[in-house]
Amino acid sequence: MSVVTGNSKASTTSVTIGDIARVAGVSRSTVSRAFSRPELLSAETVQRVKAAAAQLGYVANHAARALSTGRFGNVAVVVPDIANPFFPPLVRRVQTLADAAGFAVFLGDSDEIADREANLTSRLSAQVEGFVLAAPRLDEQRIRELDATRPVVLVNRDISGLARVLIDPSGGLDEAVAHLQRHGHRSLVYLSGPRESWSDQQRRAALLSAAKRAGLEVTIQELGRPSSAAGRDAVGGILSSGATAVIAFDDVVAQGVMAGLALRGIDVPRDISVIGCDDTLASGTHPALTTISAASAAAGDAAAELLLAVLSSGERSEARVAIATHLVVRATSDKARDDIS
Amino acid sequence: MSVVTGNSKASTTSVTIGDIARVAGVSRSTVSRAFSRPELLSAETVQRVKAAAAQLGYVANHAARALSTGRFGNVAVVVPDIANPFFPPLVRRVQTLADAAGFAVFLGDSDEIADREANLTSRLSAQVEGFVLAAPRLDEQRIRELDATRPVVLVNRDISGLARVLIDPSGGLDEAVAHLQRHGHRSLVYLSGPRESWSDQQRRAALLSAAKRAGLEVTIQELGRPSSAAGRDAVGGILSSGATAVIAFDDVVAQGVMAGLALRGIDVPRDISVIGCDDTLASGTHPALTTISAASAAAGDAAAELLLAVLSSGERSEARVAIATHLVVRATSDKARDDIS
DNA sequence: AAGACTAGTGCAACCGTTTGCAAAGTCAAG
DNA sequence: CTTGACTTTGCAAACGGTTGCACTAGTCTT
Repeated sequence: MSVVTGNSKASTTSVTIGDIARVAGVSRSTVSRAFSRPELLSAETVQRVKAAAAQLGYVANHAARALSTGRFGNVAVVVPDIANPFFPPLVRRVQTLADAAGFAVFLGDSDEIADREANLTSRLSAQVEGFVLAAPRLDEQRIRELDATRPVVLVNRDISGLARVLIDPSGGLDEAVAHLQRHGHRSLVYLSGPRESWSDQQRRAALLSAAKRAGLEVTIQELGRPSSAAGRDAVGGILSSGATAVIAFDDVVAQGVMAGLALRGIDVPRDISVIGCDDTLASGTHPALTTISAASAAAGDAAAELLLAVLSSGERSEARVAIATHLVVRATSDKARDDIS
Repeated sequence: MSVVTGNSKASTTSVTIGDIARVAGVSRSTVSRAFSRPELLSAETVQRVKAAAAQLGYVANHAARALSTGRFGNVAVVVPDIANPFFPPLVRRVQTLADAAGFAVFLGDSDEIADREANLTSRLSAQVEGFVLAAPRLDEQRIRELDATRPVVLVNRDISGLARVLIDPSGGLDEAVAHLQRHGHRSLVYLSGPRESWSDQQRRAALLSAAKRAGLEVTIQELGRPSSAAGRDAVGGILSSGATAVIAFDDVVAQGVMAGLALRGIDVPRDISVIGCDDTLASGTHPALTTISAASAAAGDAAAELLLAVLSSGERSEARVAIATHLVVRATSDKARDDIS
């Protein structure tokens, strides 16, 4: 793939196929075909046109092409918060695969706000061929409407009839509950994520079900936006619940909880066990966080492949790709303390 | 800002200003003006056109508009690695400010490779009005060529004549060196980042200068891609250097170093002090990392403002915005051990 | 040697929006 | 009742590509 040539004469005003046609002594159609359908032309002509194009420093005008073909060569990936470490690996994979397939990618950050997400998608839909919506906060109807216009691939949102990639927390949560039970815990707190979050609903349901089977008691404590600060502020409630373990909506929240506990001089895991979700912080927390893995990069791969397949085949997909999770035991989970109040 | 209406009749084939014109009983020019220059029309006409547009679920075709006006309404932000925690806050701010100004944003991830960056920028330049290049790996000439086509704002790259936002590490490194000296360290290792990285060059130079003034010895150890794994693999070299302190190119590398040291049973900070850069991991490492702050979100704000100012005014900027840094002392730095070998 | 193909190229229409220019209408001043 | 200024609207030509169709030369068939 060649790159901007140095000796281009490219002035401020860009060079068009008309310029190339003049230099190469052919018609504009021929120039166009030299790029899009070279097999229709004689090798010699293609050669001559490309030489002229290179000499002039030609770069195709995307807008013109898009207007003519209806194909934009763009896709969009929309996330609730790119600063949440779950998303960058996912976005990175989407970008890489899309780029390899010749697509450029728009990034939208909805700031966890459904209406902002709606604005982003409606504005982007005018110049993209498809969407990857990661953990969308939009209601189902608006997502369906969007999909009616442009193919959508969902990540962590389960809407029948749409293509979707789902990280299934139940495996990891089963393991987590078993792990806690084995260590003598009887009662735990779940710090939930945003209400609109499919992931949170799944995690909540899977946890309640696993806990019920295991005979553990679960208190659900609602958080708004999942952030370190929210986790830190939640410790008061956690402590007053009398639970000996916490499962947090994600690692960032878990890390906030640990910071909050440290501030109060409460030892993890001696006094309380903490388990995160997503495994985004690697072993970088203090102590190293027990967590439930969720390969966001793999989800990005799957989503990108799904979307690209739809775009190249033209056929909608209803694929439902599930990605399994498991518990990664590190240093924040251990035996329950005895003196449960 | 209103959002997709529910009762739209939008079929697969999108509605154009022609459709609106027919419904509203005016010409296409009038429809166009109702949106772009409503002050030229009677209030009543504007009203009627907008009603028709809403009824039909009209969404302007970006490509057509761009082709006609030469303005794309898009900007691009290109980073070496979106999964590196330094960049997401920056990208987020750029996206937010650009969005507020009516621009959509492309994300490019160069994977730390200059040629990939060149490909990204040259392909994106056909559909964006300007670039934010964060820590670009491109050589100066190619950046200047790009800037000749579309306004560029650099982050952490200092090229005269271009608009740029620079995080100046010297303040933080002076403090770090002073801090180490005060704790009895005489010799330290600097784990450098990518050769093409302006940040690395700055950090290296600032560190050497501060160390020289303080009479500390510095060994520079080259890393390739700054990653946790690279940091982990660097501990052999660090230990054999006999230094009592390490300053790493960034927090991710520092975290890798700490993981590597832990594997060998070496205690931080008792046996060796570790200092990171960028303060991207908050206090989430184990032990909490002493680091040099670098407000990447602030850099994103500044870069976005610079670019948007250029785009709205039409006048190129040569602004050079410097952002100061300082040392954040946490738990990984302390007194030098005595038995220096 | 005539007709049927085929390969290679050009013509011209089209994609949806913007915009310079002109036409038509309104109104007040002379 | 002109006339000039102003307001409101439409006409038509861009913008830079793509693509169906037609045309010209060869090349094959028979």
